[in-house]
Amino acid sequence: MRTRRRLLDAAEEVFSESGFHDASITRIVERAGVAQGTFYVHFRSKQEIFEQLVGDLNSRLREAMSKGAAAGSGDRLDAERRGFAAFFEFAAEHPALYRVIREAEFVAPLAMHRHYEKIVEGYVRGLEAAMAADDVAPCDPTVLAWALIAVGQLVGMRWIVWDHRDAIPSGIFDECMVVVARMLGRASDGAARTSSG
Amino acid sequence: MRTRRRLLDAAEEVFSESGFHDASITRIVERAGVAQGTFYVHFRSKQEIFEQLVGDLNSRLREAMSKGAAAGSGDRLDAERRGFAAFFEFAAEHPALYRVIREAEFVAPLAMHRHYEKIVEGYVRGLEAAMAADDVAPCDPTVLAWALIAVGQLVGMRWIVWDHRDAIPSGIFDECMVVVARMLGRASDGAARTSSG
Amino acid sequence: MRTRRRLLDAAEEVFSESGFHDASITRIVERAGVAQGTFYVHFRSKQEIFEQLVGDLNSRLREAMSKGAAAGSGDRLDAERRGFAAFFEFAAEHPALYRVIREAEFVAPLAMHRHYEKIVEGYVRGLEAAMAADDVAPCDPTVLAWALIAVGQLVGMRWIVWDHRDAIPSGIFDECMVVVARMLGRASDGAARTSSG
Amino acid sequence: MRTRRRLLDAAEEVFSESGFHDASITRIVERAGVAQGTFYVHFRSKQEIFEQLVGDLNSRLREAMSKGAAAGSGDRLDAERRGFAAFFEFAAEHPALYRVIREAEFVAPLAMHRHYEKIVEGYVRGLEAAMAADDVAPCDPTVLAWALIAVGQLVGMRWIVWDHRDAIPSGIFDECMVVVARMLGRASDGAARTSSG
DNA sequence: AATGAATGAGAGTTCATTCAT
DNA sequence: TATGAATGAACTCTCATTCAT
Repeated sequence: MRTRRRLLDAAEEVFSESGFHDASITRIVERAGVAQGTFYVHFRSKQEIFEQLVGDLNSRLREAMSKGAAAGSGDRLDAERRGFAAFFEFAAEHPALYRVIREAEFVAPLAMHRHYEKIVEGYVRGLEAAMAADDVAPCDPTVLAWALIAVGQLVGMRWIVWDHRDAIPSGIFDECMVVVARMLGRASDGAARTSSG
Repeated sequence: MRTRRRLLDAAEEVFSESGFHDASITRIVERAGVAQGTFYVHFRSKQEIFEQLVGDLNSRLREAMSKGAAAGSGDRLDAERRGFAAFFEFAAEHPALYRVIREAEFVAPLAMHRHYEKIVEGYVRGLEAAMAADDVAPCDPTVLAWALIAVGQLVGMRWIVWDHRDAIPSGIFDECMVVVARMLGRASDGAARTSSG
Repeated sequence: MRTRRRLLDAAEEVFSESGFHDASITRIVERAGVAQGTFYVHFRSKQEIFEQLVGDLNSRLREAMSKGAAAGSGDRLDAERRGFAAFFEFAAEHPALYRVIREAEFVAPLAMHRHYEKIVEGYVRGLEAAMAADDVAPCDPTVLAWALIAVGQLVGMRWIVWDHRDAIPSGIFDECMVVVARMLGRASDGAARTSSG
Repeated sequence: MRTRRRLLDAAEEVFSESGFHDASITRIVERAGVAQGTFYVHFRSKQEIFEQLVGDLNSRLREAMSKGAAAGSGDRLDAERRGFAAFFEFAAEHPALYRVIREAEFVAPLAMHRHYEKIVEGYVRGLEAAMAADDVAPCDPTVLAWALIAVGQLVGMRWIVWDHRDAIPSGIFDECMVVVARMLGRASDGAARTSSG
């Protein structure tokens, strides 16, 4: 199983550097220091190792985010803030991997669909609880979950990946949270923050 | 210029069917009914015709959206509703092209960056006017613009491209508008709509 | 005829820069500032313009050399010295063209054969006269002519083209003349020069 | 290693027939009876296999010549005669390969430069020894070495390659040796031979 | 489990040349 | 005479994949 691990690590590097299509198995095995044929002992195809890898990355991302989100009080807005912060941090630390994950939407849409469903499922449960606790204004929690994910993703893409920054500028983060507060139906938080900012 | 047009049309079809990487110039020229070498009379590379095409598609998309948005009263939420509707309509009518545009984020990030900046610029002006008119609660208009775009994009991806639907389900659309209303800082619209729905 | 001249000039530049095979008609017509098709109004093929050009270059080279050779007294060794000097000067001033001429041995061997025959013919007449005048020791003048040409060519190749010098080092030239003196059967000249050098 | 050898042999044939530029990897692999991709398992490019091949040819040529030269007495003129004879023999047996070697001056000048340096180095040592033994009149041995090589090369080109002969006519060879004798500063040998011829 | 030589289809691209205008 | 769009064959090279060892 040592070899398998080395192949996955090498693949992570190569996919990060070049994206799915420009990565080649030749470069992966070179990086892993194994022979060409060895690859096919462990994986059936480039697609397979990619999906495996994206699955791993998604797990790591989810773990990082839920660790962040879990760390605090019961206030939903705070939970979102921590979740977004954790997400942005991951993206900032691994911008290349983040690109790979996003690219997977096109290369392995089914795998990504499953990944999103898993995220949204947890998200929805949290939002429903928060709505029951009057912490979030009632609305369709699934749509709200997708909307929140969307905001995190494009803002991450915009300010981290495209701007090559190593973190979201804190002003942008704050303004992002204003919008998030509004999305939760807590206009007062959003308004207050902005008027005082 | 006839040939150039035919190549662009063929490229649109082929890229739609296969995405950038699995599209081949050979298939484009076959589709266009011209010789292999003719391609290079008009374009320097696959990348070049792709960027050209994505530019065209983006123009069409922007045009479709602004036509939609322009059609009504001065209320910002209505404007957003029309804009989202127009966007979803475009995505639903050309799901494959919509995928191509999104794929361009990875294949031609610079071109897409320019495209987004152009969209955001217009968006920001509209939001600033709406804020001045007390139609939108004050906040950073750039972040809000990106957030709104993000919501539209991922919802479109989720319910149209991945679900292979020919339109956003109207319930989803309504709920999406609830969230959008909140994002504009008009919680009452959002709340009212949901409580009555 | 203006266009034809411009094509030849452009071809001279392009062949000099890239050699025969890597030169392309496309680059020649671009350089000449005329359309692709115009080329074929004046020349039948790349080969044809190349041979034409090499013919011109050979004429220029012969002219430069005979001008040098003619300039002096009746002593054969002096004539050779002037001829070699003129040849090396041409090579040093147009090293790229000199390479083109040499390359023509492989690209257009027939043309070069004719060129060499023309040179050798004149050379032989001169050597025969010098032998008659007891200025050159008797031997087969044709073989001697080829041998002398060979020495000039390879020395030029070695010290000018490969070394990127802008002239033959004068010491080398002198030593070269020692050898040439011997080839003319004037060992005393050669020996004397060396022992005093 | 079997395949590699077959590729080199095939390349030798194809380059001989067509020269570097008109040879194609496609023809080489067809001749070798291997698949297109196999070529790139063993060589990085056409240039690489060519340089490799020219290196081999040069080795063979040097070997043939030194074998010839070594076979006899200590007299330098005899040594030259045997060296020239061996060289002409090689050229006559493999005129196409000889053309390839000469073409390499333009296609792979660096490789040829190294090759010539190696030859000249050995040549110079021999000439110095001969000068010390009063067998060759003193002069710059490097220049003399290049000059002797030059004579062999162009005479070989003239009478074998261009004339498609299968040997240097013996009269020409003898006259060539007259000139060589003179180059060694042994005018008497040269003169004697001619006057008696 | 690991190797690595061999495969062969197919990619993007270049180019000398033609021809209707 | 000059144009320049169109041609299509040929090229080098890459790659995921197979298989005998």
